[in-house]
Amino acid sequence: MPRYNPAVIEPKWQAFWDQNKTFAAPTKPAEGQAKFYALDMFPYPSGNGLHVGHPEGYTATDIMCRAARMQGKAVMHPMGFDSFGLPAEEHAIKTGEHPRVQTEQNIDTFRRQLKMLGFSYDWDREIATTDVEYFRWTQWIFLQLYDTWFDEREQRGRSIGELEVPEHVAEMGDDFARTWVDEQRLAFQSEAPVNWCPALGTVLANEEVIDGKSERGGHPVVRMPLRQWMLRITAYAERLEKDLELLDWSEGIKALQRNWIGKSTGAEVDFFIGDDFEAWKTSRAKSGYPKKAGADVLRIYTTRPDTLYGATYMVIAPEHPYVERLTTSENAEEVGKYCEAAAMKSDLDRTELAKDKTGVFTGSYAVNPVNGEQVPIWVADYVLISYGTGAIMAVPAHDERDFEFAEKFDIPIQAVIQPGKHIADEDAKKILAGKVVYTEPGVAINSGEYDGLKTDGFKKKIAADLSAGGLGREAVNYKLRDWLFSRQRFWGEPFPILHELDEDGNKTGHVIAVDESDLPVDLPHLEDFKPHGRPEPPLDKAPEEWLYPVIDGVKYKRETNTMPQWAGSCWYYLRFLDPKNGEAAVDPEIEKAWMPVDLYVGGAEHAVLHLLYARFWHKVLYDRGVVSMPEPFQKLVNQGMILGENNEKMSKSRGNVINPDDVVKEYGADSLRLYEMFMGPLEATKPWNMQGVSGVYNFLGRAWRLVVDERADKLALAGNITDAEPTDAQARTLHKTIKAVTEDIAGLSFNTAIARMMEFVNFFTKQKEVPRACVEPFVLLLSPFAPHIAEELWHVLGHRDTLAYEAWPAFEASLAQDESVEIPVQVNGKVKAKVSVPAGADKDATESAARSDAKVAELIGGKDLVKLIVVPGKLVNFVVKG
RNA sequence: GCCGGAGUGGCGGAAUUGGCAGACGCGCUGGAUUCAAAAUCCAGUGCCCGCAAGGGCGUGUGGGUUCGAGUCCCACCUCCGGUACCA
Repeated sequence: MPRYNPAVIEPKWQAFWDQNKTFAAPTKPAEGQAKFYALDMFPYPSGNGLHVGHPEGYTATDIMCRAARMQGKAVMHPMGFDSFGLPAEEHAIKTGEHPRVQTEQNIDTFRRQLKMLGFSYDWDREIATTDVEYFRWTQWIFLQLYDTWFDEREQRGRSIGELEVPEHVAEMGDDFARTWVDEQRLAFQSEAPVNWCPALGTVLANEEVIDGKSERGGHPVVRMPLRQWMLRITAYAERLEKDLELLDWSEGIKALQRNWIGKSTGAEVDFFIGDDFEAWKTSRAKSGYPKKAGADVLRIYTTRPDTLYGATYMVIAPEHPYVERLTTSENAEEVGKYCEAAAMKSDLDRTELAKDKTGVFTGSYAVNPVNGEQVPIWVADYVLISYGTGAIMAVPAHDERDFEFAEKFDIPIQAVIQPGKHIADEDAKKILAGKVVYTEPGVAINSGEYDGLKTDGFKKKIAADLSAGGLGREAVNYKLRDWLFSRQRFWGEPFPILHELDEDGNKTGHVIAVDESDLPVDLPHLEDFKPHGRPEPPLDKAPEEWLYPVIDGVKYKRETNTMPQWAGSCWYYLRFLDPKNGEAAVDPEIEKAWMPVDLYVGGAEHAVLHLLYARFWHKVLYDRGVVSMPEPFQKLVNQGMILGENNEKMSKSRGNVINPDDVVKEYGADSLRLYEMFMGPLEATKPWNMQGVSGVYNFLGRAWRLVVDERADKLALAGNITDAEPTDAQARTLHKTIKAVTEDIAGLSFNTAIARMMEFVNFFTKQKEVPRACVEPFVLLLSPFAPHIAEELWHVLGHRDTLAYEAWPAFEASLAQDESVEIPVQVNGKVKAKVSVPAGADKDATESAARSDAKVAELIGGKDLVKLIVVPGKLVNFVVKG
């Protein structure tokens, strides 16, 4: 009767843990107690429920946490929900039901499924980003961003109150100064293009637009500029890149982030576009290089200032402010058309059509500051307005894109780099003739006084010379863009921002922040969620009393954009520490006690954006004294993807989705947990295999039978469990297992830890008697992986309380190895015999043992011993001749 | 193109710092138990030759270093993930 039956014991122990709040985390770790904060990337509660990918990472952190508790650490292990999101809003539009209703249903499903898997979360800390009391503090953090400017010199964010308004700005009047200050904030307004779909009457997210048509319905989508909120993440680019050094993340993830930040170093150079080049040059030599480019120059950015002499044309982006000025009347029509066409293209179109370069000549020229030569200026969309200065010098001989463009438009190609010796003479000739592009370093030619300099030295020298002449300077650029932080959606956090209105109800252009004491700004009641047909956000439909507050007799309009889904996930790890605090986002003492997150596990799809955004917010909060450490996530691990049984990505359309509910029903949560850990390394991509689940289920059954007498009518201890002292072999098996499992858990090598426990069970299944002193520690070792069966077995073994806080088994080094080891003896590198030597035998003992083997003696007898390698505990190798 | 990761039995995977390749599991084969089956237990299982003893081959490919290479070096191939005109 008492067969292993997870359907009975799992709900029983889950209820026990719930009722006893077994896994409640302390407010702070006790004095002198080590802490462990393990965080899972909280899920978006989709209508489909939990996916088998979720429990993978969640089980890994749960094992770490359960082991850490048994090792005496204070453990923080919370869970919550990233619950704002498009699907709930779409459902609301269709049905008229408030998105909160469906969101909460989905959360209930997720919570039930998570509890069903036996994770040791402190559920009293559960938060959802859609909780008003949570997003109150998301709004509060936005206000910190709004109240912060970035001091370039000190490289840190400071309160806007500490920003000194320069004289030349103050002179322009209060209004001007106020706008100037607003432009320095980390949260600022700007015009940015959105995907407006007139037919649907709504703005679409990028992923809802396919080939310029709406995903739903296939209606045309146009790009139009809209007032938006931006966050100045670019100010922190340098620190976001540099501080990666502090983190215990895989090199791959760090590289991904570095790549995204995209730091490059080079030079800015001004090309004169006026009449008297010599006079300009003389004045620049005196005045130096101005911070802002004047109207008399075209400022470019290049990473290859050593190719300045090879600049045969220039390109400005279609959106460059000088386009009109630089276009001569005879080119006006063509340039105008070109820029218009470019504006219509989405970013995607621009890059997808990248194969064929396009552009038009403006009719104007700039002067190359190093040699006074006239260089024609073109407009082309392969130059992006959002990077560098939006203008380049084109060096077709040494840049692939410029080369392609020059060939197409028949622009001269002037080589200025002699290729290195690794290039064949014939190829070098073609390069020098401008027939082939060469982008690697080399030696300067056709570069006046710089001829003969190597690329690296040239770069340094010319940067210094340009700087001395006031013509340029060293410069750094980042690919990272400022963060478009507003969405035209209902189901998101409202911005705590008010726009001042004049008497006619028009915006004056001034905005004020909602007072902290007036937070949260809750979402208004709407009659329905249907689009109102204008590009403005849906909150424009809100009732007057929400939309138009009056403060001190001044009427305001609330900001109607909402925040993107990223916002809530940027700081949830802080709120978990102090989820009920009504006075602060997180208590500083508590924050200090628990941060940073010691282990953060989640999918690689968040390797760039989520982690970059969260790190950015954290740094701002750090600068403003809200948190105590520069980085939030000390160690990061990305779990690998789980594929379907056919080795393809799991998806409904492929029909290969595995539902955790079904697996639990058939095998139990412990088997699901164990299987997901046994499949392979946590970080690897691996296919599902139901027979594998049955394999670990079988193992749990064997472990069960080791302790429980299956043939008894009631739950009873197996008859061969004794209080006898373990035999030497039994003790060694136990201690080896403890050592291996302990070390494997520390190294996140769960698959091998499970293999070691299987070996333990295989060994003891064959023993006539099983000492309690062996099986009890084993149950404790098993408990982080398969907690329900472990609790039940612990109970059967006669213990009253949960094993969650039992001391982790210790091993004795001398017992954690075999008494003697068998080592291979090689002759000329081939294994010819195996000899047994005592563990820890030294070199001489090992060698004589090898020599005394009959077969070895025969093989080496009478031959010259050329070399002898003896590695104690490993092998012996006789290298002989003759 | 660039960046990152990975290629090991029929399958998932293991192998500390260069030291017995294939732990553990699945699958397969045989056996015990059973009237029979399920369940359970035991044994075997990289490939090739051989009745066997034994021998040969073997970690994507080709070279190299070494007494010894899955592991280190060089050149390449394939697959997966990310990214893409970033000057």
